[in-house]
Parts: sequence; C-alpha cells; structure tokens
Amino acid sequence: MSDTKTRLLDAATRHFADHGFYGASMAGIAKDIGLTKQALIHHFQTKEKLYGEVLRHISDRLLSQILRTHSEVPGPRARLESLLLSLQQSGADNVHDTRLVLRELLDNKRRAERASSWYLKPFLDALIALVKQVPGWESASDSDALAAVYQIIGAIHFFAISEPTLTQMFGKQEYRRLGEAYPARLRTLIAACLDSPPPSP
Amino acid sequence: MSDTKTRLLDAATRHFADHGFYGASMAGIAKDIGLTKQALIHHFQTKEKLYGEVLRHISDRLLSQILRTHSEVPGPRARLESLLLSLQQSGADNVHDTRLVLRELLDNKRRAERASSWYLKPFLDALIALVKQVPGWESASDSDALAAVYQIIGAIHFFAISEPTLTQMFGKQEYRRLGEAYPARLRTLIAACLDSPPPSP
DNA sequence: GATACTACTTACCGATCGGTAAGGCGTCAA
DNA sequence: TTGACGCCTTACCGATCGGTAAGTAGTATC
Repeated sequence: MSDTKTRLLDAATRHFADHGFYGASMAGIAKDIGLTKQALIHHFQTKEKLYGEVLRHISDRLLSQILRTHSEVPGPRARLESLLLSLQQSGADNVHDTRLVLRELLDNKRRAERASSWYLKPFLDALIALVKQVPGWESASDSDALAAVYQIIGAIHFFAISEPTLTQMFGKQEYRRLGEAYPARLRTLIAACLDSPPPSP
Repeated sequence: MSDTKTRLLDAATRHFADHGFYGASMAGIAKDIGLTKQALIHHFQTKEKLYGEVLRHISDRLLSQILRTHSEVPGPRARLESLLLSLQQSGADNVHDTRLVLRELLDNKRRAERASSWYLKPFLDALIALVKQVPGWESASDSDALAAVYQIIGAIHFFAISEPTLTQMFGKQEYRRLGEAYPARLRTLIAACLDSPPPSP
C-alpha cells in the first residue's frame, strides 16, 4: 500500500473514531494530511468503501496480533489470561481502534452484521472455546462461557474508551494511577470469573 | 410538559441513540411522530438544545431512580450490590439511554465535559464513597476503589448495548439464556471485586 | 517524441442539513 | 369583535455533504 494511502487510512481511522461515520467528513479527513477530498475519493471511491477499509485494517491488526501471539502460551487458563491482558494493552495503545469497535456495536442497524462477521464473532468463538478448556468449565454451556468472558471484555473496552472522561473528572495524575492499577485488578477479575464456573446441569 | 413535547423528546432519544448526534436529523425525528421539522424547532429552538434536553431527561431518570431507591438498603456492601444490579436492570429496560451514555463517552471532544458534569461524575463519586465503606476497603485510595467499580460498570454497560450484535451472532434463544445468566454472574463478579481489596499502603 | 497511467487538482452538481421568516388556525381574555 | 398567544404549517435560505467530470503534472514505456 502506498504511503499516501496509508496516511489517508490513518487519518480516516482517527476521524471516524472521533466523530463517527456521519460526523466525519471526507474533506476533513483529506485536509488532515494536506490533500483535497477528491484525492481521498480517488483512492477509496466512496465513503462507505473507505469505512470498510478502515474496519478491515483494524480487524487485521487486532485479530492477527492478539490471537496469534498467544497460541504458544501453555495451558488454556494461562493462555486466556494472557490473551485478555494483551487485549487490554492493545486497547490502551490503540484507543482509536477500540472506540471504532464500540461505535460499530452502537450502530446496530445495517452495520451490526458487519461487526459480527468481522471483529467480534471469531474473537468470541475463540474465547468461548478457550474457556471450555479451563478445568471446571468442561461441561459449561456456550452461554455461560460467553457470559463470563463478556464481562471481562466489557470491563476492558469500557475502560479503554474512558480516558478523556476520566482524566477530566479526576485529573491526569489520578487517571495515571488508575491506569496502573487496572491490569492488576483485571487479573484478579479474570481469576474470579474462572474460579466460579456455573453449576453443572 | 405537554404531551407533544414529551413525544418529541422520546423520538429524539431514540434517534440520537440509534444514529448519534450527527446521524440523527431534525426532520427525521419530527416525522417519526407525524410532525414537521419546524414543530420540533418550535419546541426546542436548536438541535444542540434538544440534545441537551434529552441528556438531562436521561440523567434525571437514571440518577434519581437508581440512587434514591437504594439509600435504605442496610449495609454498604449490600447497598452497593443492589445499586449495581439495578443499574444493570435499568440498562436492560432502557437500552436507548445506555447507548446514548456510551456515545457521550465516545465523543470526547466538546461533549466529554458535559458527560462528566452530568451523568457519570455524581454517580461514580457515590460509588467510590460506598466502596470505601465496605469492610477491608476503608484505607483504599480513590483510584483503587474506582478501578474496582469501573470494571463492573463496564461489564454492565457493554452487555447492555450488545443485544443486537449478540442476538445476530448467537441467535435469539441463546441471547435470552445469556440475559438470564448475566445477573447471577454479575453478582459473583461484584463479590469477587469486593473480596479482593488492594494491598494497604 | 507519442502514449498511457497514476496522482492529484479545480469546478461543479444535486441533495440534505439546521435554521429563519411569515402566516394560518384555534383558543382564551377583554 | 378584537387582539394576543401557542402550535404548527409552507416557503425559503446559506452551508455543507458525498460524488462526478474534466483536466494537469509527473513518470514510465515503447
């Protein structure tokens, strides 16, 4: 991919994350790197296609990076924990991506199907399979496994998008402390979730 | 408040939750209840003011209802649990509200300050104070208390907005089971969070 | 040197946006 | 009967939206 195209894609990711699909304008995205709207259209044809490319780009980053680098961690439980912690780290590093994922979830109409067949579904499937390998969870239903892991994902994503709000409410320093305390608490949260498997049917 | 105004406010809430501030149009909101755009403008002057009224309306509902009805529950721990569970119930009953809150968090620019001084701040302050009354948490810092409770809120809100996506991914029946399993798991999550206070300084 | 292609520009289009102006209609008061 | 007011309409405005058309500069191919 050409350098210009990559820079356009990055700018688009930022704008879509900041203002949503409707709030972001083609002209604004292009202007961000000193080009005109038509240069952007030249590379991506339509706004919808541009948005699709942005999503695909994010999906590639998240799924390949996270799912692959943890396949060698020994034991389902350790692997699950490592995977979720790196999801948190990834969310902290790439806030724009997380915010876009959340926006996708909120736009439940025509876009919900895109989100499902895209980012969340394969990810959740992998997590559910992993949970059911953890001792005590072998006979758990899919919904129980999903419920357990969904709470953790919620805790991760919600925190990831809250940086500006929390910073403003409690100050920069307090937020920094919060960011440091969070992974540790997340680890105990994961442990607690996995230590209390659902009653066997 | 007149009946028409209430209906306009409800329609606006729905549209803002579904499409965001920029995606929602004044004409579309008004048309939803068989009126013209100018009737809507007549009642609320501008789009910004309408949006502000929608937020205030939601804030009133959530804060008064949730915070007040649980002040009589005995003991900080039971009160905290009851409060969070009713937050979950409220999120399930009023999905539009939750989705609007999440959108507010995502629009971190000029709107973040509104979200903080509005819905989350008093709510979080109350929760932090409550956590620090729980046995074992008396000497905890604000950030530790906040981190603990923020995970739970994240788990609640993330699940509340996921209904359409989860339904589509796993089917209606599976989602129903998930919705039934969630409060129970939430209770164990809360217990786990409060049972592991941070190390005293 | 002609050709063709990529990368971009300016100029322009119709549609839609939020908002203004002015007026019609019903109700209530004087 | 008249005037004032609330509620809502049609008509219209400028700005901005995404997208099209046509053309220009640079570069590589032959």
